[in-house]
Amino acid sequence: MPELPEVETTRRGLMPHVVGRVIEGVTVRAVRLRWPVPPGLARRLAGARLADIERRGKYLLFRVEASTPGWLIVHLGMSGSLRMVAAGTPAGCHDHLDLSLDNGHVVRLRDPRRFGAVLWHPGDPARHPLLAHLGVEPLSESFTGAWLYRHTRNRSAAIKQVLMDAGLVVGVGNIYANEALFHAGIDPRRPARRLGQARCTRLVEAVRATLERAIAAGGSSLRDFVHADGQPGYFQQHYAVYGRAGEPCRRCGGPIRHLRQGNRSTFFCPRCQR
DNA sequence: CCGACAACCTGTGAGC
DNA sequence: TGCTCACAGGTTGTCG
Repeated sequence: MPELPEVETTRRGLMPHVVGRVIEGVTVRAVRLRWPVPPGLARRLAGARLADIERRGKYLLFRVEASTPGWLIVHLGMSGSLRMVAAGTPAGCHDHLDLSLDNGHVVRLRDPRRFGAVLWHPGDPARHPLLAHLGVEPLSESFTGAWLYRHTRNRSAAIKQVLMDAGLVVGVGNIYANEALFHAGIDPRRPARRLGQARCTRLVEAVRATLERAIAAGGSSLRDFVHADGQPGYFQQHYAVYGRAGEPCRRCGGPIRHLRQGNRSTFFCPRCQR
């Protein structure tokens, strides 16, 4: 279930076990992900040192120190997870990639739907074609009400779909778009350009608060990140509207409505969201 | 430039 | 119990 909070939670969970470690072995069981795992990746990574893990949107960026340094770019797609397991833990049928570290632990990628990606980039990852056109980070200071207002004046599409446009702002997937719009009291169908300054500010604050709350909740489960059968460090949360069609709104008690926008499920309270 | 939509792939749960 | 169908957290690429 990787949206920004899950990716960030994964990053924080991996950091203490991964940063500074040397990769002793690489196992690639499935080459066919969203794009093929680059041939020669295993050879390139073997013996290299993982110097840092950064995040851009929903991409995890592993800085690799080796004779030819570069960045290992990982995207978890719809169903991907990264977790730490002990060396020797048998791989399941959707465990596509292992990085065996010099501390007896293994970074294991599982991705049943294989919408995820594992890529290599020799230079500045911000210049990678997949990352070059990404929008603003929602937890950064540049994401403000004034900024959102300015960048939505020519957008006639529904605010929910605009909010999920990674070229504008990254990391806000279907769940948190639904949740943030509820907390901001905004109808997800409203054309983006019809939002005034004040509502843009409310929405920006709701997005930030929703994401930060989810990260904090995930962070509390990070202690058990290294476990043979451990969960990847995040868990089902308590949603205000997502997945609650027909159930009572937690604020007004009215029924939560379900509809489809751009082939994605939208949940909202018609009474609280205008 | 903007927006709508199909495509990628597998698992799961509802309904019959 | 077993089958079929709709749908699921994301993103790219194509077309109008």
